[in-house]
Amino acid sequence: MKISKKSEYALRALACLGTPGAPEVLSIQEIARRERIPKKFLEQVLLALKRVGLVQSTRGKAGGYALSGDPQAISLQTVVWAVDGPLAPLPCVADANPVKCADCASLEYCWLRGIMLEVGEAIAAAFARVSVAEMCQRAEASRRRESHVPMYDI
Amino acid sequence: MKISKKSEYALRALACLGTPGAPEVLSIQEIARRERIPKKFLEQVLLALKRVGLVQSTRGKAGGYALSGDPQAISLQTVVWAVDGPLAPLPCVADANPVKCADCASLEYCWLRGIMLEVGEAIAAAFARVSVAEMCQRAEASRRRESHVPMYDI
DNA sequence: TAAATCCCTACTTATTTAGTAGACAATGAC
DNA sequence: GTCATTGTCTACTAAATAAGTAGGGATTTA
Repeated sequence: MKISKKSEYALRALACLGTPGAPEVLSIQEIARRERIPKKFLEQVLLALKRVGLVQSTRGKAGGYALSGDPQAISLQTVVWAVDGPLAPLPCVADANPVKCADCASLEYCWLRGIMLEVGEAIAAAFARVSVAEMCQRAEASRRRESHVPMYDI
Repeated sequence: MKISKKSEYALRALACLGTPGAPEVLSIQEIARRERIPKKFLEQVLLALKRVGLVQSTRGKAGGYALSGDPQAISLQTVVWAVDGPLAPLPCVADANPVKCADCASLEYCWLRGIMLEVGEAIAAAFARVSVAEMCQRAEASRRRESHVPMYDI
């Protein structure tokens, strides 16, 4: 029940782009450096985020990525969904083209599916509760705390 | 964010053992046949369930597995935890020996961890809400419905 | 003692995830 | 217009994990 590295990187990248005081537009390279993410891998992640409209990009010199849309209105569910696909505990529970399990008579009559549908909704809700804006705030708060961490705490 | 086949099989096996009217004790072979699970694989799954005390076994001829403990009191969280490990969205959120992410200063100061701790708790809670007993009931209800499904529905 | 069963460890294969490579397209500075 | 710098896209490779298989040992009952 883990999220992928892709999702983790997506979240970090968005937090990076939403850092107060940072430039609106950051290049892949810059984000990769700040978050210590393999650049070419991050490239694909950002592309996925772009496809669903969570970020926008400009090309050429001084190009890069910027947040798109209202960070308050975008939830982590949207982000994770965009890169990892449906937040479903079983393939037959996926919101986009669910795959029937081999041994079940049908999607409608599978009891396990019924249970997992509910669980899946709870998982989605858990991610939905946190907005990108809130994530950025928490990241910022953490940075401030970190900056005066006593040595023996690291 | 999927559960493993192992977990799925574990749930099916428990539902099988909790079927009203079925023998208390079922052999691996019998469970495998009923649920169409590879026998040798199921063997490992049941062993894992036994180790945490969810089932008990008797050896020798006419041996097999039976539920152990009160099905009302056992949640799906316990089951999935037993075979898949912690229900955590990131390795650093695992309840049993959490692994610090490479790029974080420490477990305490990672903002992503803070968020994922909350998400992880919600996921755990979602599984915790369903008991093995309830699962068995739902499976039974589904079996009844399935038995008079009109042909064109399959 | 023989048959049936669970117990345990190791191995193999398949699938998914993570990461890399390289050619291409757009933009801006000169 | 050329060049450096950036994003776009597709394909490939490597590493990790999940799924399944194999086989010998231990225990019980008949």
